[in-house]
Amino acid sequence: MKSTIAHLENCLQEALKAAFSIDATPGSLLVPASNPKFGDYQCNVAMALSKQLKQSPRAIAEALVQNLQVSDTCEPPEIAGPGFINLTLKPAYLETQLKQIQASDRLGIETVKSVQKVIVDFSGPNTAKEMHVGHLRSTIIGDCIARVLEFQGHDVLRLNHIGDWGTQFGMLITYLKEAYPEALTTANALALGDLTNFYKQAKQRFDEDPAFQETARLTVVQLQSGDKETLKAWHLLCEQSRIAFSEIYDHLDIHLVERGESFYNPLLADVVKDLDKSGLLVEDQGAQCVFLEGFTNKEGEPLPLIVQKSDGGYNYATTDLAAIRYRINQDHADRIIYVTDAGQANHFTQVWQVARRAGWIPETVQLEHVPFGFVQGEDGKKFKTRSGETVRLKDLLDEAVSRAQADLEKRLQEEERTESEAFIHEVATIVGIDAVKYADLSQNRTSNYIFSFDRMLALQGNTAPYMLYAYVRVRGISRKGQIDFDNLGSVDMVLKDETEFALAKHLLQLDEIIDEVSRDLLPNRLCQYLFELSQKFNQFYDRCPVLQAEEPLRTSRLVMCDLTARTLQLGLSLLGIKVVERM
RNA sequence: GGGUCUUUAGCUCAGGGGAUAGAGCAACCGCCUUCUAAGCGGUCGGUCGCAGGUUCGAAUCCUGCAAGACCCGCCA
Repeated sequence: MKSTIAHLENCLQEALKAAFSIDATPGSLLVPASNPKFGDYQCNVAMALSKQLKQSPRAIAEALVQNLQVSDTCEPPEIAGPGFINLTLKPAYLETQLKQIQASDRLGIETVKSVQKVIVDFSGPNTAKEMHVGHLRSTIIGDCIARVLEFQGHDVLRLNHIGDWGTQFGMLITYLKEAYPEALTTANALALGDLTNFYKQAKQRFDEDPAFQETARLTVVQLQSGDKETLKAWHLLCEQSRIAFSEIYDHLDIHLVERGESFYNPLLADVVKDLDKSGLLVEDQGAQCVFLEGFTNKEGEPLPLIVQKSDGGYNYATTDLAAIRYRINQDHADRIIYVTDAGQANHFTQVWQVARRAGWIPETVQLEHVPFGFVQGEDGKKFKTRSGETVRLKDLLDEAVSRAQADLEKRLQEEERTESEAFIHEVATIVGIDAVKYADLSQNRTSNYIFSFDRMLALQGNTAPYMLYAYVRVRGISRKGQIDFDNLGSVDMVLKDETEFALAKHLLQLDEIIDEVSRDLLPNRLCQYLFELSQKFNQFYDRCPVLQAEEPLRTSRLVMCDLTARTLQLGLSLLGIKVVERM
């Protein structure tokens, strides 16, 4: 099914060509109307062309309208203000479109014509540390981006670039050798929580004791060169972490392919060698570097990107360079998306610059950093527990669920409803997790994010519970009227009330939104759309009786309900959010 | 010193060249004999950080300034 905006855009292009022999750049002619009273779409080119054509914008608009053939979809176009062309969709067109999406299991949204191999690199926790609130945004945003691209039909590889290699293991293994040697030889000798504590202590030793530092550095080199005993200890630590991570990923319903930094270890030497061959490599103070263009240090001197440290070890720039090469040459990626905090923007710019100068990035490959702001507490400072500790992701999710459960139980009591334990548990789990995800996704990711349980679990406003409730209302109609939405028979759509028109038009815009999200990688646009959909449905629900309506209105309204529910379910599923039938 | 990001209603945020700048929360006023009121309608609330510039048109683009956050040679 062709999207309405694409169709109208075509018509405008032809009109522009017929009237003025102008070829417009695609996608530039038409935008959704800024205000419903201006119709559904507006075209603003007449003003822009005024100078070039030496005619008044209104004259240009009139000539355009005369050549514009949209009578199949729109009411006669109207020219307003200085030269806006306003288009309003015909009811008959809306009714036909609704019937089409009703009959489609993808709600009329086609898969993309040119399938890309897309790598989404997200989550990326560190082995031997518990996942904490700092991993929340990458995990949730990355999953959403992957889901949207998958739905469009792209070939998506979700990579978990785990921090399972490097200096921290030198520290940790060195520390465990002296403090808790069993942990390095026996599986499950320690819980991950203990490891986190050991990690902190190891870090402290590292910062205080130069001798310890030296041993730790040596251990890293041993690890990177494949020393058996060190490697075994490392394997145990990784396995321990893996178990804890997968618990969280299961809880969040997120799937990733693990390919940690260690994966690229055998490829690191070649990165340095090839940089040397291409003449970019410079030795400076014993370290192998590439000096960057456009980056200077405090003294105004060129800044190096270090790819091999003076002790022979490699660092994360080397790993990222190896990863780029592997992803392009072995995975054949067309688009590589990195979902990390905004603080790493510099790092990626630098690494990509070096990769480009080395000639490793074909022009057809798109590298994108998807940055996001930090999670802050309600005081605007870094999000911490009351005792000042980093918040563990597990604790955060558990608290969301238990708060959701308390809300639900309170409401059940107030309404004198009784529900089974299983029901309460299931609803609370889904609502709690949904709330955490939605709160994060609904905000423009570039700014810092103030985390608040109270706000995300609020029963009204732009929250997960509000949207779940809109969905539940439809399911309520289905139960009450014993409606089988899959078998409504032949349907004649009848749009009467203004809330029905508003809802219908909104339902038909899902394709535009998904397109936009896949392009700009801003999940909050989809959240905004779904929130508005819920609002429009609730307005419709308030104004239009469904089950008591006379035919053919009744069936038509049932279709509107069904389409709303399916759109919500699909849209939310692209956010990684589950629905419930009752709540 | 260099770089990135942020600054819009009391609070949390949308909007990233187009018409009179929007939403949610908070506050206040209405609406349940009718599909779950976790809902709907309404009122109140703005010098879009400041100053210039580009444009027919700027919250949006450019330049400067201010405030805040983060990054900048051997952590990732």
